[in-house]
Amino acid sequence: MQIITAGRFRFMEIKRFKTLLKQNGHFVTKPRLRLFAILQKRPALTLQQLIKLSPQHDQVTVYRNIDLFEKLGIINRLRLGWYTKIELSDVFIHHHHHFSCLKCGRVITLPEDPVIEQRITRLGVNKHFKSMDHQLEIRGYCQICSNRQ
Amino acid sequence: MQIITAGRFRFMEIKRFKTLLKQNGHFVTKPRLRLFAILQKRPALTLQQLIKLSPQHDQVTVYRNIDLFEKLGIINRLRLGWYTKIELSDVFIHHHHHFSCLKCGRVITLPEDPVIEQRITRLGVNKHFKSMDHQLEIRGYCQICSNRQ
DNA sequence: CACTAAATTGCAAATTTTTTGCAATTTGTA
DNA sequence: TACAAATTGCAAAAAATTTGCAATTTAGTG
Repeated sequence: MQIITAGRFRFMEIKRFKTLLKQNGHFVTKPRLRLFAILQKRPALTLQQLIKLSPQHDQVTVYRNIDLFEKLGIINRLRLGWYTKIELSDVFIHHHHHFSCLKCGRVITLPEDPVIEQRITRLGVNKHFKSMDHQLEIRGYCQICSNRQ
Repeated sequence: MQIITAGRFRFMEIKRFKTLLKQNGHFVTKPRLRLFAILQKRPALTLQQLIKLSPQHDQVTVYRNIDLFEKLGIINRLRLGWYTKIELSDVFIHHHHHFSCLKCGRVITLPEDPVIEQRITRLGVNKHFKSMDHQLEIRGYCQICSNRQ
């Protein structure tokens, strides 16, 4: 049996991306497709990195589309280490967690943990709120920074 | 038996705060004490809210001290809902998690969960990194926004 | 309590980031 | 292909953050 992991079938994700835009009354434009492609290739980027990687478009176009992507749940913005970073949401990449180094800011992607997942699912069933997704960040010192003292 | 919760013995926390500053070669100043007092009273604030709550000081003083507090591990900056917010770290307040509403941005503080805590502790023991703390954000829809559909 | 060195603050100004308005262009649909 | 609506790019405005420096405050010390 073959497990279909995110990244293996990117054309499927693009289809989903397009559908999401259309279903909400938005156009599928070149800038949007390019931004999505960049996000698929990179783990987690700052807005400024994303702008530098999109010299074809005006900054404003990046700002507006990232805002739109966030509203549609296509991306998440996370404070990881020292910066706020942008990452595709679980709809497009395999759910995971993060480690960030307090000293150097390095970010490591961690696989999801079944025990935690199950527990969070249970917590999300209550009368105060309805849980849709979640994220976990573990902070500490990476191997390199640990060795350096 | 009485459980000592954060907020009950604030004078103890101020002492710890002062010690942290001094141990790292910084002065205990009026602006720093006021900022710390504001953070003790409020759950999670944006930088701009903090600036508005500190009319006695120049903006710049707030910026610089929040940067310092972050370096010293006194505060954390979290992306909660739509904004990056500032919150005292576990050193000063009882460890907890957050729920944020995708629709209205409301943030609800959740008590820590023993199962999750234990599991994260275990995950943090490995050769790639050394875990110091962590944070969990659950996202979804709050009661009010759920009812409004 | 006064004095000194070093750190911190406040102010002005520079820089960077983000938002806004509008005409020109692109997209979806018939 | 043509039309209506959404989107883009540009210019400019507004907001947020950083920097340099003189004046003030702090932690010691006598």
